[in-house]
Amino acid sequence: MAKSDTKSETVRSPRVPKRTSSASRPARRPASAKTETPYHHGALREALLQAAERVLERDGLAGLTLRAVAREAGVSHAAPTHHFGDLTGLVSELAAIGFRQFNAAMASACDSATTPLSRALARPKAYVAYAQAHPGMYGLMFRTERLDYARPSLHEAAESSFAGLANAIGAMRQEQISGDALTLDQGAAIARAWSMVHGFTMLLLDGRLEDILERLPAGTTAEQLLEAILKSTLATKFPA
Amino acid sequence: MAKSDTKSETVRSPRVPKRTSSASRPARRPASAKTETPYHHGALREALLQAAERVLERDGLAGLTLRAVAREAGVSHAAPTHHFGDLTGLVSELAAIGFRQFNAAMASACDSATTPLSRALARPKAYVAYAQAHPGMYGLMFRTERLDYARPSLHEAAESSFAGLANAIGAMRQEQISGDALTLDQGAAIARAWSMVHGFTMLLLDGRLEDILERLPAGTTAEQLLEAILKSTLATKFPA
DNA sequence: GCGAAATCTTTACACTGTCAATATTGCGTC
DNA sequence: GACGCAATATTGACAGTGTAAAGATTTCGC
Repeated sequence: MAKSDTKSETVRSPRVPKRTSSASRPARRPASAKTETPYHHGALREALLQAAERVLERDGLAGLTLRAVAREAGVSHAAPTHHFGDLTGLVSELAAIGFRQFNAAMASACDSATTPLSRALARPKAYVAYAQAHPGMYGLMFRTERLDYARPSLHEAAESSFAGLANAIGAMRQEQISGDALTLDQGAAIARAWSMVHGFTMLLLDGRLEDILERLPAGTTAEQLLEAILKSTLATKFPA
Repeated sequence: MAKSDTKSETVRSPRVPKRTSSASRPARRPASAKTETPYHHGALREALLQAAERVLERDGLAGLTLRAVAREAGVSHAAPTHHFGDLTGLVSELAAIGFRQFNAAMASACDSATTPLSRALARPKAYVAYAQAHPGMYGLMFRTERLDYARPSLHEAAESSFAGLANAIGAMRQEQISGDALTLDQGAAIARAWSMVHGFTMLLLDGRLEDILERLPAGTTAEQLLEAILKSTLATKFPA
């Protein structure tokens, strides 16, 4: 299965045309048999993205390579290049998918909230829950330097995610958050909420909250710790 | 300067002993001339760590490779292996240095605070300031999966950093934080402070706060945004 | 002084991203 | 339907990476 690519040939082949027009390959594909893998995949771009997500969640960020994705999808190692340009392209498109998944999860969580307090808690809890359910994706979205935000799909998905956050903060403050200008108070409220939830998520995924969790009363979960944090933060708004 | 290592030799050399005892090398080193680079470096380990920090801050995390560090230090590409085992080892030792630098900066910042409010603000501000001054180091310490916390130097330095945070929170709550057990309230306070500052720092370094900053009144800096966040958080403790 | 251990270099190999050249197929146009 | 071109996929090559093994050199303990 393509274990070694560079065979270090004895002589540097001087680009001889060879002209092996489908007769040199012994019997790889009997000329348009639908059951065999055709030369043209048909929907390789989507297949590659799905393969990439599988590889990411299975092998982590370090295992997410162009060649690994190509292997997972069963195509040659250079096939992804044609669809995504380079690794940055593939990673950026996958991150855009992650942001859309994430946005959908957040919207769904907000819908199912009833009381004001539960509305205030639903969003951050869903945030952390998404990251725990898709740690690879969350890491791809937030800890990769290799993202190209100039790509429209990624830019739009990330922008939409930010807008959702800003709107939620605005609703909690009972203000209309304008798209153009923010007061320092508004900006601070948004940055504070985002920083706290993002920071908590990163520390949790990195295992750095273990030191705290194991010192808490036995059996305390990360979710309970998060809820305690949120309630202490919201204490002024929702006095017990 | 060792531009290409794998020359793809024509014939696979079958390990012939060759016996070239210092006569085959023409005149590389005239037998113990102190001005020339000696075979034994003497303090290569420290030199490698300093070279690694230079490479990290110059070329970023992606540029921090074993071979790049070796080039920077002027030794062969496999020299670091002997001192650090593998890339994880080098990166972990460098991260330990980062944590010690960081701890020193935090301690210094706390000393120079006078009023209770300034004491409460000094630590997070110094935290963000360190990350901005050493973005490569901070990224190494907090966004690398390739850290081996089993290494005593790294474990100890990171532990000390956490202890400093816990003590600062305890002082603010006017409680004695025990090393063994925490109440849920205490754990939540520590995790909340750490999450917020860490999250703010990561978002800032990643440029994700730009969307907010450019919507704030013209000229607002990240430091001012941070201060607004901190003051709103501390409003209950230090009413204006 | 001498052998052993520590240190550093050399060599090799599997893996990676990326580019160039080639092969194959689909599709619009006659 | 046949032709030609563009899109798609493969093959091959190359520079770079980490890492392991083996050789060269120096230092150190005795």
